[in-house]
Amino acid sequence: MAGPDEQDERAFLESYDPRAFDPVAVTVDVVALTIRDGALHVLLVRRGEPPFAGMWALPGGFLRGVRDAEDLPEAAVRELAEETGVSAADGPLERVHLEQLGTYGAPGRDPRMRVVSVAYLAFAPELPDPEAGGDAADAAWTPVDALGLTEAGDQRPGTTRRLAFDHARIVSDGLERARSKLEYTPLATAFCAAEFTIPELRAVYEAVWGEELHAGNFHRKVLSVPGFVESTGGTADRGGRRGGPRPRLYRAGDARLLHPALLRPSREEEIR
Amino acid sequence: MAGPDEQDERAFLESYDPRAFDPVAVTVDVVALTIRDGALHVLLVRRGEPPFAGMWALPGGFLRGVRDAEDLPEAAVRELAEETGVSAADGPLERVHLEQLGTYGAPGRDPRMRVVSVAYLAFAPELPDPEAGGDAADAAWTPVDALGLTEAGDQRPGTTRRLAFDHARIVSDGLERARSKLEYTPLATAFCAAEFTIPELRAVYEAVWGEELHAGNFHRKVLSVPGFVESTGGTADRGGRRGGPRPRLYRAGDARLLHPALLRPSREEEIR
DNA sequence: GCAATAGTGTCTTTAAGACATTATTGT
DNA sequence: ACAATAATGTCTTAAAGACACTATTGC
Repeated sequence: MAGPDEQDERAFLESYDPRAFDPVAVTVDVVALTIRDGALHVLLVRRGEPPFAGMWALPGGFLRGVRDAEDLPEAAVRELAEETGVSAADGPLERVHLEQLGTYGAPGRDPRMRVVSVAYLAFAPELPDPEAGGDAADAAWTPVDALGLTEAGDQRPGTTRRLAFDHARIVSDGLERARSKLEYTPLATAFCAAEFTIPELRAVYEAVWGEELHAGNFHRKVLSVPGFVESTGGTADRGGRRGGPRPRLYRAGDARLLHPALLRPSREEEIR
Repeated sequence: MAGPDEQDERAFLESYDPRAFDPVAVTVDVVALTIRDGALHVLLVRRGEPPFAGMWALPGGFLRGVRDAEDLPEAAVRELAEETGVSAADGPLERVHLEQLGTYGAPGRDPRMRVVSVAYLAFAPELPDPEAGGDAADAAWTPVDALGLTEAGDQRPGTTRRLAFDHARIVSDGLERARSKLEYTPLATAFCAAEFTIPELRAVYEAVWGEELHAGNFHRKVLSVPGFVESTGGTADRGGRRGGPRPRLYRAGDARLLHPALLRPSREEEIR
């Protein structure tokens, strides 16, 4: 074992000048989810440069470390704002729920150098189409079903829209987190406008979980969970797409956890 | 907005030489939890050098980025092994459950420089006392109750064992994760030896949740969850500490999720 | 002997899910 | 007119929790 002096010196070097010995880059990537036309979409940008030129990737970029040092969630909001063309200050991004998803740092995940990526998950109501003005060659909301993601976190052969780096894994993790969070938190309301109807809320669950829910039971269940939604007293402009009475309007309640939870019907496979 | 050439150049620089512009150091810290004498303990090391000299901190260190590049979980296992003095290859660390907890990167969290720390959470059965041979001046399993952690993630005034950096927040997050995971995963078995009794398992729940559970209902509940535990057919050497029949022995089952879950009795406060 | 404990039984309350029903709307 | 839909009602089953009880052990 190294003597005390030698050890102190090493500790000093490692502590005070990381550039001198072992460079690691930190990026922040965002898995932004929204619902469009009843389907779950994720925001992707098309890469213009190698590596993975022409493939799609999550919006993200390097963390500003010292110059204009920013916190991790700040960096995530910045990346999201850059890609959507929406300023973080004004409206739409206000209602975005942001949470940390996980950090990905396997050696070789970026062929250029050692990169550790902190991934954030964003839940948003319908946002504008991304503007191509950002860093990327192109950007678009993409239906997650079009990515052909497998349970193992990669893409099925034959999927045309390929994801760069390990972003298939990150998107898979984000989707699983979203599906899980809908069970025990009121996060589904983050996909809705400020006022929404129970059928709209059910459409969110169906889009994220990818399965149909029983309308009657869902309705009663949502109203029975304390603090999930609260009535506005109002009524929607019109009924369902093909008829039916006008649903009542609700807004998000003050609950942070759903109790009892809204469990997914088909969870049997994941148990073992 | 910058022209295409200028933009390309900036992207090139940022992509290929992070050392040239904005250094960020990456560390991996470990919140290692175990149960000793019926109480939940966390592994801490005492800092010998400023900043925060004399205070306690989580075991951790810099990620080996290029030289001996290692994946994040590898780094966590390495840090844990270094502090416990147990080689990762042999016995005890084999049964340790490891999962990523979160990443902490607020500017100023380390006064020396910009550090992003990836925190891992480890659940372990009883491990040996740490050896002081590692980097740290001292290392010890510490009862989490002795840290005086508040719900806000800091330490109550008057707590003697102060935590350095934002490690009070990280430990708090780790504890909350552990408490939550006990509800819907069989992770409590990771705190037990290979063979254990239902009362021992209940002691784990009581230590992590910090509340007593009804022995009879707990027993029936555990056996009713498919795949949580399976009988070994054996019986413990002796009964309870102050009498009682000898409990039967079980081992961990093949379930990855508990269904139905084992919910904490007192969750009322956290809901809103 | 006595107190503590493991394990099981019973009962009540709550919640989930299947199904039915009524009223109201769009086409 | 007709089909779709919102919202509510009913019934069955599963599960949680309170409580009681027996058998077995340590001291």
